Amino acid sequence: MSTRETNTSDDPVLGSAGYLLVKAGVHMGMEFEAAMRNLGLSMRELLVLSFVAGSDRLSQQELSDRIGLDPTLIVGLVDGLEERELVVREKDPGDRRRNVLSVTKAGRNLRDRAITAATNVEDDFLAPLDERERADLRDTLYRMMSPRLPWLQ
Amino acid sequence: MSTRETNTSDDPVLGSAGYLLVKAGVHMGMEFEAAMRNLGLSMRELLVLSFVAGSDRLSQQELSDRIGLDPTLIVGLVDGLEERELVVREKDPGDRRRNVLSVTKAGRNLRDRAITAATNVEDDFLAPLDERERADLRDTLYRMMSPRLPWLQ
DNA sequence: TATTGTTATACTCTATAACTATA
DNA sequence: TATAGTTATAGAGTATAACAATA
Repeated sequence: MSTRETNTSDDPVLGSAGYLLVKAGVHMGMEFEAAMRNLGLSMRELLVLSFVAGSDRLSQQELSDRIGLDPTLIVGLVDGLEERELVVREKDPGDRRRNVLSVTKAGRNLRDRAITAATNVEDDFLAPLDERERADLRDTLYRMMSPRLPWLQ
Repeated sequence: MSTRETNTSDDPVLGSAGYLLVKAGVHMGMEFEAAMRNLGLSMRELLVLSFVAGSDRLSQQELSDRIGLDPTLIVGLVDGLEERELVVREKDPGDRRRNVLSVTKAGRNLRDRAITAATNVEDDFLAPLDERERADLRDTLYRMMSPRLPWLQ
């Protein structure tokens, strides 16, 4: 198994910002997922806890828009969190079709621990960068994604 | 369907570099995929063409390492490309277990068109950034991913 | 009639194990 | 006995369509 010679870092695809961005996203996602698994959570479940905690009286439809998942997938996600009493569904009195979601005390506690774990993963992933470069990266990504994530005001 | 108030841009998860990186990777990947579909290719197939074109006498195992896919998935990928006569499999005379891959003339032509399409997608995606910021982003991602992608010398 | 949430089903994708041919 | 490539199969994940309740 010789390490074969390659010219990839200057390949117009393999060395591009775009491909590196996709790859970085996949790797970071897998590490987030692994960290969440230690807490009995999935990345998606942390996202649900985050969106619901950060919003007022969010419905499943609105959550579906923000999280970027089909409403039929939200059902099972919320089912699992509700069974563990991390979130609560309530019928909206003003429109009884809507389920208004909220995070329980236990949900907030678990979310706090998940945030710590996720932050550690991120710190590790961004270790090659100094403070200034991390801030620049975050700012750059924010500007790139703002047009595509309307809930990012 | 009121737009509900949210505090997400400063949420420790939703506003973090890590989550934005995952999201950006997913979105860019979907747009790459859509652009490739117009050429009758998938993103993975372009990656195969790129790795094989950029390496000398690459085997399927080595391709599996670089592309980050199980060897059993490489079989079908190469099958599809070989049927369309975009790549060729040859038994390595020095070790007849190995399939040595190479890109055909037609494969190089299609790859050139795919590179143009991918570059356009990337340009569009990075439109909010000026030239300097794009170069910085590419450099930052390169440094972040180098430890995790050994073939990126 | 349209929308929210839900269920069921079919489809795609992937991981696993087992096989062959070579070493 | 180990490795490269291949095949088959089972499981996970997802998209689609259809339905009940409410507007």
